[in-house]
Amino acid sequence: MKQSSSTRVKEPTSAEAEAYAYVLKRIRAGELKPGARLRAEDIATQIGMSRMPVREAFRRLDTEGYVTIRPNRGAIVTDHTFEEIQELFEIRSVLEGLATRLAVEQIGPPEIEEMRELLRRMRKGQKNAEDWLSRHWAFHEYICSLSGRQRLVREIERLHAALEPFLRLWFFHANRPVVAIRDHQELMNVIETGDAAKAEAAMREHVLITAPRIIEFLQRRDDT
Amino acid sequence: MKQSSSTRVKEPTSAEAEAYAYVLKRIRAGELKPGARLRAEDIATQIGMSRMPVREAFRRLDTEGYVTIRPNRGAIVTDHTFEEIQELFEIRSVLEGLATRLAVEQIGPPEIEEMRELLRRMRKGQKNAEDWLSRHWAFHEYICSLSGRQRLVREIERLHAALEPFLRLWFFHANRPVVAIRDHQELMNVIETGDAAKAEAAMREHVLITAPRIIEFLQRRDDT
DNA sequence: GTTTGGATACCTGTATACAAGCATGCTAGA
DNA sequence: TCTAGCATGCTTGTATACAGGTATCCAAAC
Repeated sequence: MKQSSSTRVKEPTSAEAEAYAYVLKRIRAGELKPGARLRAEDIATQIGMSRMPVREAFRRLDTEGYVTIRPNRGAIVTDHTFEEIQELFEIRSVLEGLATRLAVEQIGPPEIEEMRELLRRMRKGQKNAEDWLSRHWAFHEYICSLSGRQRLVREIERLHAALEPFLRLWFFHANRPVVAIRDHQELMNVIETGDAAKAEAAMREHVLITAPRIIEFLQRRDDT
Repeated sequence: MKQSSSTRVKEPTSAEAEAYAYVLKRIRAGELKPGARLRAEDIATQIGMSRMPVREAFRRLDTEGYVTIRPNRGAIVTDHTFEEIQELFEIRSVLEGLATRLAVEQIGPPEIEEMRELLRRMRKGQKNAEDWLSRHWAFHEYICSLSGRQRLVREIERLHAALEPFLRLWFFHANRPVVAIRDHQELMNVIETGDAAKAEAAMREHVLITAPRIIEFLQRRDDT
């Protein structure tokens, strides 16, 4: 029986899109680690195309921050410095703060219920780092999307994706979800009050609190 | 006599970089207006190269928001909707707010003096829209750079560049600098107090105030 | 033993060639 | 005269070929 188009995984319309999706997926999954070299030729043969669309995908990935193209010396998976990670968290904190402030105006009982459901799923996924990461992001993404600002959500998504490999490292080694669940519960309590300014401040705080934890972890890791 | 490298205009190292700079310059200058079609072939011949580096430049410009690539139907200069312009201002406001808050910690008498000098230059450039635009941006950029956050400055620069064509339209037709100078003076007064939170709020307000003015102008313009 | 220079091989960057998709205009039929 | 359908030309998208730069490895000299 033929699969319905809604359940079928959407196929990239162009070779470039396929290359882009393939590389990004492998970076986000942690298979391609920060600093790893990306040979256009290799990736091209892996997915059955020429180097050209792969090169174009690299450009996009570079602009978005996932990949760093070094002139005449090829592309590598971006390896952020501690300062850059700190900055990315700072930027994300104000953008998610903005999204939250705008979202509060749109929140009614059904949205609260949806947020509670997403929080429950996070709790259930505590054991598995991969589950936790995706459910955690689903919670944040839902709040941001309530702002109704597409471009803003896209920018936040970009920043989050750039940080994800580091979040992953952290979760796999430090098992932080227990305290993190409580943080999210408190964040939700503030959002529920409907006070836009307080909600914005709470989200800012919430995002920023992770930065020093991760950076400290990465520093300890580098020392050994 | 050989020119010193500091005064020489930096030459792009690659054909792609040259194509990128060329197209961006023409977009920012307003020669390529929103909605205008971009033919890779034409641009390639204009600057003496093949389509390939131009295509790659298009990808970068698309990711950064200057250009929109429509699959199989070529690239056009991005024509933002009013909602998107509003969003871009909102995003810029919180990012510049963040930069300002961080900058305040770094500000001493010499920085205040530099800001005053930039403000004076803005005043002198009131008559000419092009002068005003570049000096206005120089003022903002200086404050942001004091934050010491490279990535943050880059993101703000990107957003500003995307809005610049619309700012230009506005200035050319509405001649707003007079009131704008006063706005900037007031902003500086707050920054000088050294109160980080107030400075952040003031910068946010300052950036946002322009949004409705421009959007109203563009709407009136579209109606006629 | 270590360092410097050069040769070689590999990879990146650009151009050209080829394939595929879209738009425009013409023709035929109503 | 207007519309639908098809054919043709133009533009985009991808592959391959070629040129230019970088890194590595080995040999020779200090």
